[in-house]
Amino acid sequence: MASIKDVAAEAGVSVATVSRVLNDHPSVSAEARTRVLAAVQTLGYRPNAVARSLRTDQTHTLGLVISDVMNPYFTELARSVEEEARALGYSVIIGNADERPDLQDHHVRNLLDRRIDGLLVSPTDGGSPLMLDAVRAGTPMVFVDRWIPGVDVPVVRTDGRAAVRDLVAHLHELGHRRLAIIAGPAATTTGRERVEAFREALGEYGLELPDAYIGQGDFQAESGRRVTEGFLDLPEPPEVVFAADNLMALGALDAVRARGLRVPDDLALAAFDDIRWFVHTDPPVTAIAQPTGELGRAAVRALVDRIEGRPGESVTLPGRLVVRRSCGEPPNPPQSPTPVQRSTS
Amino acid sequence: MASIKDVAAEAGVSVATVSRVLNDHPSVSAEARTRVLAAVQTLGYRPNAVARSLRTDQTHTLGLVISDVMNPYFTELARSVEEEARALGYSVIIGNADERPDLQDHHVRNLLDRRIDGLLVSPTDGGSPLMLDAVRAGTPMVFVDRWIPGVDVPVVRTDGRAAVRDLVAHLHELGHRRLAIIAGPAATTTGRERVEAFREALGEYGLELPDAYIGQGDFQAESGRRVTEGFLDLPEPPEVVFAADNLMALGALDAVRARGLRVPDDLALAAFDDIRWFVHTDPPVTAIAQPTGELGRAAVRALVDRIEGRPGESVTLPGRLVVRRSCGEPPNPPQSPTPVQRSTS
DNA sequence: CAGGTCGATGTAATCGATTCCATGAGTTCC
DNA sequence: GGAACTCATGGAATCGATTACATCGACCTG
Repeated sequence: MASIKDVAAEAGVSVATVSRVLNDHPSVSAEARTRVLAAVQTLGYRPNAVARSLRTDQTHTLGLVISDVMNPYFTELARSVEEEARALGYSVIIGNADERPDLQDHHVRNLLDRRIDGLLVSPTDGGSPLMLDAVRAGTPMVFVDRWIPGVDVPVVRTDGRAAVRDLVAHLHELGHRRLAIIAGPAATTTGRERVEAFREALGEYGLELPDAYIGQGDFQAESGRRVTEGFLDLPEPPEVVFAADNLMALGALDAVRARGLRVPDDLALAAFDDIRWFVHTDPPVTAIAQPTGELGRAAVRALVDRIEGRPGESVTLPGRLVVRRSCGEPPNPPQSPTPVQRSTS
Repeated sequence: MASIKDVAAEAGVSVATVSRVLNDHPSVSAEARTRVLAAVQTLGYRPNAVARSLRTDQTHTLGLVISDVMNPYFTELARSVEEEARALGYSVIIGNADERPDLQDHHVRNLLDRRIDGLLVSPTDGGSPLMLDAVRAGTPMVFVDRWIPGVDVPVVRTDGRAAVRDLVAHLHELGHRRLAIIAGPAATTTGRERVEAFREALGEYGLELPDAYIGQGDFQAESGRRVTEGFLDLPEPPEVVFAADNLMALGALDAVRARGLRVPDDLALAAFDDIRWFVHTDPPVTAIAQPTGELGRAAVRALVDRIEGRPGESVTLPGRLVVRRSCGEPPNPPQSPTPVQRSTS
């Protein structure tokens, strides 16, 4: 592969001049410029990004460590992150932690070794020493979706509190009183917050959230299935389960189906995270939608701000309830959509 | 960030010795080794991968350019690629082409500039000059899923021919005679092959595939919707549509639903690519499953073989028909599964 | 016209690693 | 005891870029 020296030789100038042309430095004669450009053409020269990074100490690369690529929510997030980054002149390297702290550390270490300019993380746990060290060492970082309390890093996330309240109102209106939740890992902020928001909202209707109705999941489908089976085995099973993410909702659907039961008649279902497939499931699933694309873009902007020396602010966007049929038919069926009903199904 | 010089100073040895310890070269005294390791510890030193790559001319990184990350099939492929690569000591940088040749070129160029060791591509089109140049220049490359004819690069893919034949047999048995297909872009091998396989299979049953029953899609949901609406507007609409990928099937589902029609009664549906959501759609969708994980792993192995100087072989794996309910109830409902029926729904 | 400014260019240091080569100490063997 | 080796180590070149600094005309100005 041709290097800058070859171009210099071909054009009959020094490597410095070639470099100046390539980085369009003002002080280059038109003559030299055309000669260099011609040489670049004939040799098919492309600057070596590795060498450039070594010298300039910047890679124009962002690291993104997400909890689970197979989760459509994170896939969409990753996509919007890449788009915005590209628009700002950065590339993105994605690391998939698969909800495993050890894998998360592996990717963080790898990305740090590659000297990425900044890191976008959706932490799987309460924060490994490695990550905390990176923050302390001054690596530009931004948390997306989940975050680690007590760490001074901007957070870009959804506040689902209001939407959860809307959801509980909706469930209450449909006559449901025994509401259960499939929680995410307690080590994650989203795992804890969604339970808290749910409990609070229930409180507003004078309802309790007994321990038996809090199932411990791990954001994966299998755990949703397991927890739902536990619920169904209870002497007094819940009337509704609220899954704290879309994959656990899928698992819940599996469990109900495996027993030959039906949603919503035997058990109603709602989920955090709206994904396009929920429109087509049987029945379409009521869910809390996050402004995923906006989240990804905001996170990249905050990170790039940090990298380029600007403040870089936290952003919190509201979630939104999308009512479908998985919690029961609305009591007033044929009617124009109310503010709460923004279903696309 | 501490460099190898700092470590050398701290340990009281030369940088050469530090490097030798780190790459465990045999000729280092135990004494020196422990001193260096101690220094590495106290400084929290991590080798700079950028500098190392510049010197050794290898990045231990694979590039993966896929057609569309939001497509669950490719997401799963990407995941298995990353896993296998990690097992072999490589990282992966994913580029999402979004079915756009210009974006594909952008990513290929970017990856080449970063001097990745090898490239895994699922081409969006017939092959840009850029990609052909890269092959000619000797960049280790492997095609996954789709490929470019006439280019000497190993191909790892699914042969769906037999499964398509099974599908047509199934449809024929259910009494369907007017079968239509939503094709992928003609510029892709998978776009063409699936139509061909379908046509051939129809031929075996004495059925034709009229032009009106070949809808031109682009592997995105919206095109599936559009094409399906076209089919439904025909004076004599088809009884079945076979979508050449899962997203177009989703679009077809949308179109049918939007007209207040039902699957399979008004229009039956089958898809290429099986994804977990198909179990839960209304109705569950009959699909041709690809051995996606195995495909990703085989592709990585072939690529790493090439990189490390071994041959690197093409691999073709068979697809498999998974019968569900979207084409109609099997004529003999309560019966043990036949070889063709391997449904998980 | 001497001195200063400015624009174009080249030389060389530098980034952080790896690795060839030289050196010197310690062993082995005849 | 000296030649021949081995082993551990350090010095320095190298990878391919960027960039500070030096140089050298050409031009401007008083």
